[in-house]
Amino acid sequence: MSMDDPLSLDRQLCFPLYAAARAMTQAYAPLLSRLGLTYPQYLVLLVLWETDGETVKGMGERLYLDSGTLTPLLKRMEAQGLVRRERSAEDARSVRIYLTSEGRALRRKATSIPEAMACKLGLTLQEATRLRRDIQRLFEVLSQSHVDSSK
Amino acid sequence: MSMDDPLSLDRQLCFPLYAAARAMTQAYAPLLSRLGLTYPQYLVLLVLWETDGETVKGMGERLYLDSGTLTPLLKRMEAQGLVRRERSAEDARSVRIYLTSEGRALRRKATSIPEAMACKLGLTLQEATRLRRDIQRLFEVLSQSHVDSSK
DNA sequence: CGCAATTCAATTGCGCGCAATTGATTCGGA
DNA sequence: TCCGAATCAATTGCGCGCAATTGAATTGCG
Repeated sequence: MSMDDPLSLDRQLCFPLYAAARAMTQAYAPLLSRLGLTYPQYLVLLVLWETDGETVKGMGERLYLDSGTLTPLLKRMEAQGLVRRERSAEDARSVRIYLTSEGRALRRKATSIPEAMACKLGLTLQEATRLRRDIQRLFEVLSQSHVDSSK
Repeated sequence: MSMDDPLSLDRQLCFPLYAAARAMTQAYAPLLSRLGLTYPQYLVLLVLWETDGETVKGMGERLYLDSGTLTPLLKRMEAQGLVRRERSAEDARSVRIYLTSEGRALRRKATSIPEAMACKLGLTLQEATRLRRDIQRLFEVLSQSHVDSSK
């Protein structure tokens, strides 16, 4: 049970990552609740504001989420009037997600969020950039490791 | 919609953190499923292996989780025979969590996990240490920001 | 063309996370 | 001592995440 025990909570890399990710979501919550959004819903909008008409599959590849998560989430956003879900004409297996005018309008209200968060974090631009790069690198290593390498 | 748009997904610090945390959980999953554990259950055991008889409140302060999360989680672990939940004698409001012999025995099987993860990550010790420190710092900033500072 | 394999989204089931509330217990000031 | 405030775990309700399955549509191989 010594402090340099590999099973000590304080020595884990995983735990700060886990805690920080949840704290990040909570830091966004008050900003997003004003727009009636949850954090994953905000991520969906970030994608659609860049690529309107994205498919569910494409959305999943961008956000690393599957249809089991996205389908009900998108249905809730559709019920809120933010998006429209439409079977693709070219390929009836896929479903495309389109912003409604309300969903597009929300973008203007969201423009203040990044700077509000930057302020909360109190990191310099280069600190934030370096940290993002480091975490991205960590993610890339991790996202390799849990794929079935056979076949 | 340019690449230096503050609302571009690629410019967010939050998203890699969110994705990396989930990828980390998934990287642990195959190692933990052999022990019949989920990732948060593993964290609970890390605490108990250090401090057997911890209260629910204390557990929550260590893991930054509340009773709404911990109570059902601990009940599942009790049903698995890993822990015992017991109203405290000194203060009947609180509940103490004790390892069963099975819960203690699981520690031996878990000793290989940290090195298995270190291998998966492929980071040097100092890279991992620095990243952990950076993320901890990020967490500390974040955990301040969402507390009600009034009163 | 014909049909098996593949690709999609949707569904099911379950375990978190967390806000909000409830109810029991303890604390602390008058 | 009494009683209101505070503390604690449990509960309720809801939105993720994700593994596994289902069913429809498409692809591609013979």
